[in-house]
Amino acid sequence: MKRRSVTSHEVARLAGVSQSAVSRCFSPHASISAETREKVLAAARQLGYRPNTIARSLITRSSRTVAVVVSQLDNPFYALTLARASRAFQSEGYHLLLFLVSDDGDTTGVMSEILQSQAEGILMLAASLTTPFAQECVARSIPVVMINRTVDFTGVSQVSSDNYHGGYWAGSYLAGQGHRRMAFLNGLASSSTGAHRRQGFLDALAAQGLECWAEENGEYRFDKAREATRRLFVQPPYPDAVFAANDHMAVAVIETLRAELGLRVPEDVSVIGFDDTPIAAWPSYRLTTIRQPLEDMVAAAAELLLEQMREERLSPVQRILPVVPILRGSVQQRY
Amino acid sequence: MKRRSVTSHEVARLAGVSQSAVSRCFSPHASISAETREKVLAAARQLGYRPNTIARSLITRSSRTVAVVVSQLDNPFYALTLARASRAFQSEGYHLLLFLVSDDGDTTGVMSEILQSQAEGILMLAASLTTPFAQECVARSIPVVMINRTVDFTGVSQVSSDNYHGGYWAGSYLAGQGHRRMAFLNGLASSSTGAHRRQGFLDALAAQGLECWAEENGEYRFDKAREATRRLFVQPPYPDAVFAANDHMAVAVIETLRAELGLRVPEDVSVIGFDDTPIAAWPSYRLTTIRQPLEDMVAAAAELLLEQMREERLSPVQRILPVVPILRGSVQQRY
DNA sequence: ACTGGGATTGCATTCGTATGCAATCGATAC
DNA sequence: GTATCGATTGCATACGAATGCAATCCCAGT
Repeated sequence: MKRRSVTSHEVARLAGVSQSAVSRCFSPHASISAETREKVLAAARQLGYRPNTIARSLITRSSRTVAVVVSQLDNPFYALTLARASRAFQSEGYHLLLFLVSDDGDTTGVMSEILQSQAEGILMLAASLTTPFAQECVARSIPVVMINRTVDFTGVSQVSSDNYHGGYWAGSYLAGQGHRRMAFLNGLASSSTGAHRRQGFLDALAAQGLECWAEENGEYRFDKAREATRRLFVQPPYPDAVFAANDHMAVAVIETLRAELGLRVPEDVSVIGFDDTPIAAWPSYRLTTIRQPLEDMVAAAAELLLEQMREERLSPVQRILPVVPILRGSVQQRY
Repeated sequence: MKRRSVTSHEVARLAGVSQSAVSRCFSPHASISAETREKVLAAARQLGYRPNTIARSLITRSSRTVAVVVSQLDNPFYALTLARASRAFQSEGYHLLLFLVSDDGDTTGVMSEILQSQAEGILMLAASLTTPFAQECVARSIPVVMINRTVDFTGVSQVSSDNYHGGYWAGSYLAGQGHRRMAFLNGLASSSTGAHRRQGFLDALAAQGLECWAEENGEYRFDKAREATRRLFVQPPYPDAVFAANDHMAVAVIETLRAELGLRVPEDVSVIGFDDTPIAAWPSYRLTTIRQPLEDMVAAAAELLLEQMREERLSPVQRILPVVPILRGSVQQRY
């Protein structure tokens, strides 16, 4: 027996005023006398009335909702990002519609749902957007901000850290520390993030006259990264350093080297990660990594999206935030 | 320049049919001829029409939305739970409205927003509900399912694992392995989960004529757990075992013991966790823990909520799923 | 007492879609 | 050719709240 919810009409009748008066009581800037407000609020309390957001959205044509698309929630970096984003939008009075997608693809169904849902903005975390959908968003003037993923289309805003220079730093640092057999453990082939980190890394090595010793793909997943590590270390000569495209995989590398290969980090193999997740700081790993300015990225993305939703900013922007290397103990100099 | 979205009227005009016909094209069981459908779909495609979910919700009085309230997204267990839950509801055509709350409280504002949002169901992950709100949900017949948290009110459904027996197992196991100075590291004081684990643990010890050697609180947070560990180990005689209320804290204990106290796990101190998060299986920890049947819990919660939303089930239920001890290497027998 | 003007208030309409009902269409059966 | 029945279709209305506009109220100023 679904009971009909209390409507403003019922409150109005009980309070002896018009429905408009009730509505005005719940709008911030409406003109209403203290006396009427009292009566209405009393009636509302008595009936347990709450304005119906859906009806309100329909008439005001604003849902005050943003859709968040995220993959890889098992990666602590994105779990944290989501948490931050949630706070940012909640505090601005927006609701978050959450959509999880699998790493690789088929965002079609999801994007279609988002478009129907009347979300006013879309935040993409580590998830890509197909060009047709990006175009459709632009056509409907629904702002989109992508964090840490790129789309080959200029219509959407993008916030990311400086993946290229992060990778470059990793390459020059390892080279400078005397490593000669550096391996790269990439994430998804489809991720622009990984591609940029890789390119920076390779360029840095090339600048030193070095080449990448080996490359594998761990799909940003722990278990895949472990498998990839085994492939990287099938037979000597082993790599003397591994640069993993994120911390999650870097930790997998360390665990695998220690437990299965009997190799020490950093004595036998140096490891560098990317992200600076909380785990990187744990004493067991002391992972040297490249910090993405999580707070700033989320703040920038939220701010951008809010601006665009408020139509203060019309043109999409691409913001690349600087990355900072965090030197801990997972790299050791070679002689 | 927010452009008005395409409406069913416009599609109707272009297709030369009535608005009703358009509507019927997008409703599954409506009666519509193939010919008309063709025309309408063509027009819709041409205009980029998508039914407006908000208007649809208003008229059908069903939002097909469930609100998920979660705290502790930084705990991988809950990140995973959220991911699973998302899949479960997405596949049933429901949208998820995400609300993050801080561990301790002030769910008031959030609950109030949920009630206004016309969500058809509420899923609470590791977050508590105040009794007045529980009552209000019941009064509005909005089903609520709580995972891993309890409210002192019979109106809402609850799914949890058998925390008491999990704790009991930890107690008897440690006692049986010859430990004599067991410490308990609790989570939030306000969490029923922790309370049950604690009670089971204490009862098991009591059954062996033992008492808990020391107790601390780590609020389910990594850094708090580290601090708590230091307090637990200020001076000898040290505890010879620690039972932590979840894996997240158990790992913090291990890290702290190894890095700061120079103690080995399990040789000097045994550690037991709770949850069986992926990290527990990492070679560095090999954490003996108590597995919560994550999949089953989410499945049960989703199923329960769906049943109640479909009004197939009216009375709330309380479901306690069995827990299974996972023996790894973080406990060693004492003599 | 009367007027002016600002503050409230109510009326009526609007948002975009679903749906009961009646009208219409088409085809089959006689 | 006509009656009949089922399948389509359009009309009109409803969902619940916000808001432009006009009506009303109240009080101050003269």
